[in-house]
Parts: sequence; structure tokens; C-alpha cells
Amino acid sequence: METTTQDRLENTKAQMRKGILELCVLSIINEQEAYPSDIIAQLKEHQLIVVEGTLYPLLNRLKKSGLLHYNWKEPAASENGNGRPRKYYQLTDAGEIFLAELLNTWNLLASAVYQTTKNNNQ
Amino acid sequence: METTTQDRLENTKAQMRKGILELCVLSIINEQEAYPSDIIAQLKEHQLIVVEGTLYPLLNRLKKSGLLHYNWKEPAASENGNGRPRKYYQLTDAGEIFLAELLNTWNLLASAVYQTTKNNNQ
DNA sequence: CTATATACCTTGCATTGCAAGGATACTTTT
DNA sequence: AAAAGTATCCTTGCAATGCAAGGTATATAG
Repeated sequence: METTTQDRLENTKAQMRKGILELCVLSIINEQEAYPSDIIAQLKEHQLIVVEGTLYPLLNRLKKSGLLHYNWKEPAASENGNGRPRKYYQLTDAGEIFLAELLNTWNLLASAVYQTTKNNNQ
Repeated sequence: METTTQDRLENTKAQMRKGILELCVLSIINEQEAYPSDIIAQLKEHQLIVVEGTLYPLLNRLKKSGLLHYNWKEPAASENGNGRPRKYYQLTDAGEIFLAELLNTWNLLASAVYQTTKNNNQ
């Protein structure tokens, strides 16, 4: 089986998102509690296309690690749509610390990439 | 088996580097042909710690996709050290196009992360 | 009562970073 | 000449995770 350049590009794009999604999801929840479909919509606004099969396991991992917790809530009556309860996720105290560390890691990494690529990236 | 916050942080850090390494390695080679130990040293200068078990398969993947090629060369006589030949890697034409696309992808991704986290990252 | 929409979730695959280990050839030391 | 050191090359197996694909449950609309 051959690997085309186009395949590799798609593949690498996908790989680049690993770990970054976790940062973005935590950031979104930290601003305001949110439920999964809501989180997907907010990511999409920033051109980050994520599907359910990615997000649900991610939220479960973070919850198991004690960085998130959730409350069931009915959707607000003002919203059209059905009345199914939603899992609204929030950061725990540990989650807030974790997010801060993750942001720090991201900043260091982005700086490293900038240094490495600056001669090509113009 | 429990997952501690510290475990998760190390893990996420590792995940964040996926895909990014490929970009940095291609950038380094694009500036000047390089052999593996050399590439590892240059990455380390920018705080990106990479080991051989990571780099060799990565170079092979890129070569199989036609983005890199290499020439055996004797080390320069001016260098102290032994005379074992080295694989000096260079970008192919397809590799240069690929690198440009990867840089574009990175810039879009970094922008998305900035937009998503800007309220927390201060 | 059926259809649609929205919410929840799981399974299996492919990819990749890394730890660990190994092979080969040249140089230096004894 | 033999032994030790060093620099280069490489492979194997594990764990983590994005995603395609599929499944379940409840509420509203027709």
C-alpha cells in the first residue's frame, strides 16, 4: 500500500491536533460550563472540526482524572429543541491547575516551533 | 489502575508534540541537509527532546512518502570523531511543497488555539 | 403511532512517540 | 593485537488517541 503526499498531509493534520484538543476543550469549559454538542459547536467556530467519537472519550478521560465534573440540567425553556437533560461540564480545582500548566506547555511548544521554522515561515 | 494528574500532564505534553515534530524536522532539514544525530541536537537547542526511536521511523515515513531523500557522506575531516559515513537528508521538491502546506496548517491551528484560549492565557 | 431531532455512548482501526535493545564500523587505550 | 569506547545506523512492542461507524434513549412533531 502506497502513501501519497495528500494522505500524509491529512494524516499529519490529524496528528497535530492531538493534545491540542484537550487544551481547547478545557479552555472552553473554563469560560463557561458547557455540554458536549455545545463544545463541538464552539470548536467549529474556531475552525476546529471535532466529532462525537472524539469528544466523548476525551471528556471521560478528563473526568476519570478528576479534572472535570458535570451536572445534569434541563435545557433552558427559552431554547427551542427538546427537553432532554444535558451533561454540563465544569472544571474542578485540579482541572484549573491542570489547564494553567497545559497553557504553559503550549506556549513553550509554540515558541519552539516558531524558533525552528522562522526561516521558512515567511 | 488510576490516572493521576501528573500522569495526564506528561501524557498530554507527549501528545501535543505529535505532528509538530514532523514540521520541525522538515524545517531543520530544509535549512541545511542534516543527519539524524545532528537533527536531534538541533531540536534539543529549541527544547524539543527527541530520541532515536522516534526520529528514525519518522525519517523513514517521510522518505517512503517521497518527501525526503538522503546521500551517504563521510564526515568532514575538520570534525574530530570517527569516520563512519552518515545519512545526510534533504527535502525533495515534493517535500518543499509539503513543508509549505504544513506551515500553513500549523499557522491556522495556532490561531485557533489562540482564539480558544485567549481569555485564559494571560 | 411513526418520524425526526437531539442527546448520550461504544467499538475497532490506524497512527505515532517512546523505552528498550541491537548491529556495525571506526578510534583510542592497554 | 586485543579490549574498550564511541558514533552511527536500525527494529520491536506498548500505550495513547483521533475518527469512522454504529448503537441507545427521550422528547417533540406530524
